[in-house]
Amino acid sequence: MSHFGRTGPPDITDTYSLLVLNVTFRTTADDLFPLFDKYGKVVDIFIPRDRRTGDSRGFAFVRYKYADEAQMAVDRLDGTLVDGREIAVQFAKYGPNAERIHKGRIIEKVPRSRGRSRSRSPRPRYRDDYYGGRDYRRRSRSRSGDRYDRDRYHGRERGYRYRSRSRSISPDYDRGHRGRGRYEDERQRCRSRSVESTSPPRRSPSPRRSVSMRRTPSSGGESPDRRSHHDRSPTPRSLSTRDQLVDSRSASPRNSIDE
DNA sequence: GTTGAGCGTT
Repeated sequence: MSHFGRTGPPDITDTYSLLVLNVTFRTTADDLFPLFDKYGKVVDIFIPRDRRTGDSRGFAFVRYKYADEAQMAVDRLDGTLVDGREIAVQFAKYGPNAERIHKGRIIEKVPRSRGRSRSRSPRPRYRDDYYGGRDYRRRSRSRSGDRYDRDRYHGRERGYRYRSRSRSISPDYDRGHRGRGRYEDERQRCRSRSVESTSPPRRSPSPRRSVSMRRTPSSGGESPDRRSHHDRSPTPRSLSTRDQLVDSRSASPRNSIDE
């Protein structure tokens, strides 16, 4: 029982999910299992990883069977140094699908509470003292997908430049206002997408783009010279495949001979 | 090879 998350979630009923943040990118479930298992019965450990690279995203989910154990692990492992990095252990708030989470407790759809007495009895909560006065950093509405954009668009440089306009600030200060640039960027992108959605049949006409298409006259020395030939057509989509194939065959021998 | 706020898979 070392490989978690290989066959998906085994059973997420009456389990307590713990979110482990700030873990190293190379930390695996096997590394966290012994740590968390020492404080209680760990049902499953899942570490979200990137679809492209497959690398860890920097956080993991640890499922406990009992709340007291989970709470204990949170209090004991939260802030501890793991693999040279301080990890933050806290109860998971957001569920993957239709899981109802209450204080990290995962309950299935509508328990049998309906059949029982409607009286709202104050169920025994777990020590709020632990996470009662502890106010974690406020997270933005956006939760996933920002990483991809940031890596792609290098929002970092953009942020620096933006701040430069105002005044020279220490790099540490940037940490606090880091989300602002990202939020604006995301919002704009969302709006842009919304516009496209508004006109499904209309394909964002960009005539200028076609003309702007790189003729690459100077790139005659490049190999994909024949491609530019058919590029001249405005809509060679359907014929593109066949045309290219035929052209390729035709050009293949010729190219060989040329060389 | 890098990064570092955040919330999850068959």
